[in-house]
Amino acid sequence: MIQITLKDGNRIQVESGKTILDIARGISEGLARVAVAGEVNGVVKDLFTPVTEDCNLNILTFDSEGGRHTYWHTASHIMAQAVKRLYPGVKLAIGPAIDSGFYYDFDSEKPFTPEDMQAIEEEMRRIIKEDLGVERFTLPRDEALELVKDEPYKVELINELPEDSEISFYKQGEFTDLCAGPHLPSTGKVKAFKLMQLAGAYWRGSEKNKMLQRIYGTAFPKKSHLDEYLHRLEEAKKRDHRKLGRELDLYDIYEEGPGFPFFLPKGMVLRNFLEDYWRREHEKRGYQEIKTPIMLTKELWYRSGHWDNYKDNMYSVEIDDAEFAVKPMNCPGGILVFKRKLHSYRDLPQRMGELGLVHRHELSGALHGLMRVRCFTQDDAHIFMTPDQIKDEVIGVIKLIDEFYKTFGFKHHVELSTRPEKSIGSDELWEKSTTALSEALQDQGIEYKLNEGDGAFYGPKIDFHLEDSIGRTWQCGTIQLDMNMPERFDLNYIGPDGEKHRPVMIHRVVFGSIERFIAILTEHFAGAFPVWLSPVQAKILTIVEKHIPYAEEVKRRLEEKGIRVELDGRNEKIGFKIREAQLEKVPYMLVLGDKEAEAGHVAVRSRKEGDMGSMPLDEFIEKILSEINSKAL
RNA sequence: GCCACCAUGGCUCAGCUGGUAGAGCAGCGCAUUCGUAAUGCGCGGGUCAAGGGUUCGAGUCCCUUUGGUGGCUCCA
Repeated sequence: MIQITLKDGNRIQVESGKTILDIARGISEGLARVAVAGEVNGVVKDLFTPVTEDCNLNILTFDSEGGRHTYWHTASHIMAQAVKRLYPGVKLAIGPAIDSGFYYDFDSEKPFTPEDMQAIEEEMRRIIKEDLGVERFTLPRDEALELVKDEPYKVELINELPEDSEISFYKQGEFTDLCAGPHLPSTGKVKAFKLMQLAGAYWRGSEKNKMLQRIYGTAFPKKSHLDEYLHRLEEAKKRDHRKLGRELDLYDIYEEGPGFPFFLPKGMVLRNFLEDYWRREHEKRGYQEIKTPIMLTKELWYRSGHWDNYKDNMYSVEIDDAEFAVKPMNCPGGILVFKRKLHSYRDLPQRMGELGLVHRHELSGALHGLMRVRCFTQDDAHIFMTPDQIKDEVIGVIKLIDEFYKTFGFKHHVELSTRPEKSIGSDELWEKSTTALSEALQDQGIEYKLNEGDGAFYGPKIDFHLEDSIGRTWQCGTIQLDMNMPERFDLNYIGPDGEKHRPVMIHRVVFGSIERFIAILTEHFAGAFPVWLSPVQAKILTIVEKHIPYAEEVKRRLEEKGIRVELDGRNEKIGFKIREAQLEKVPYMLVLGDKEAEAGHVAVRSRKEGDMGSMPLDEFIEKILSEINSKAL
């Protein structure tokens, strides 16, 4: 007998050699039915794994991440099996579970068509119906290689496994795949699934390799869960900033400027208030503001290292006989400003902000609404400082970013990126900079993900990622520590010893790109922005024409207080005007008729809560102003 | 840039196996003066993304280009 400690701390005795599924059944039939995998001492295992020694055991269902991944992984194998049955010549690459389902990469002579997808789905249904048992086995390397000799990608994978690693396979019916597992005990366990999309993907994610065909899918234990998931995706699409931006007349992108967005009057209101907020908050924190040119000579970009490391993304032009490049970053301009004068250590840190418009030639396939564009405004700042000021300055920026995101109610996650292949500077400087950043993060008790080799070419960085409506994350804020540019541009300051010293610089953005931030903002609020940012904060709706004079009076009173207000005095029914204002997502509608005109009242309707009844105009003004001033969400 | 898919009036979309463009919303006009999510009637609007080809005939088939969508790569 062995002793099993369950998740709730209970201990049970079972016969050695019982499988996880057996143990689950011993606990309850219901649990056994929904069990998809087991976590033994923290490692996710197949349900059919025999347990032979004392351990902690957690029975996983689809509701846990480990359970879901097991479920999806098996779904992915079922898909691969279906593809193999229908197209025996297709070679298999890899097929993991991901956050929202699974995919499998195939190397196929002929690209898959939507009709093929249907055929694959049908075959998958058949495999599920066959309810094939899944078995796991391991092989020594030479036998493993022999088994997969017709699958070149699998051969490559096996050859790259470390010497001592166990090479495991999973077999269901006639289909066997190299796989670490775990898996469901049989194909019949997969209930509702759907193949979602077809995409190209490079083998091992490198554009130097062959492009494979990737099929994405998802699966759920119940049809209703799948339907719910698909419904959620539909709902999320309604919040797409590209759709809302056009509908609400905020911004748009035309064919005439791929990747170059236009901001419309209402979008500009939003944008200007964001920038005002930004300026005020930066001023409070000792930042100065500058504006540097969009184009500078190529010489400068050679010196900064941008030309060598970033030229694929840069636009350049010839003016007279000189060559210029359009700035893809603001730093060289900022550096020239710093260099204008000799600096004392007493003047440091120097924090210099710039809302700088940069242009980057992004690959056409990468463009995505306002999220990924070819020109955008960075809410940039460069901080020049002494080495012993690094930590405080980095922490200051972390706090600033945190406060900004809180203002909008955004949740975010943090990543630390280290030295990339293409980069400048010595290992020592990189080491020092990277350590400084991770220390600042630890000091603030911030959890972060390490992103090896993903830093800027001049230094490591801390990135802040925000989510869009369908859960994709986008980098917004970033803090980059740079000891290289000061070297290249021979920046210096005079220390207390009267000697020249090399300053360190931080490149940082809070919004990241104003455009991208506005896109996230649009999706986050589904276009219903907080009052302080709403392009129109209140809309006055008259019942009939004779109320227009009072309406104009109300409008003037609101405008005097700086409230952005519109008047709808059209000869339309009130229901119609309300409907329009609601669709425009105006926070407050003021309905004005006889009663209001006589009493000097306004009948307030909020887009969130509906009819709020009549109140004196002054009371409404007070209410909306307090919401605006507190930046209420 | 690569892979797949898509492109019809301002917007959302019909248009079967090729036979000379259709709806709703929006817009405009007229009537209606009406209290919390669509008043009625009428009118105008499309070289079917662009270019080329097949055909007696192409929105529908083929090729090229442009733009978009979802991925891959890359990135704020």
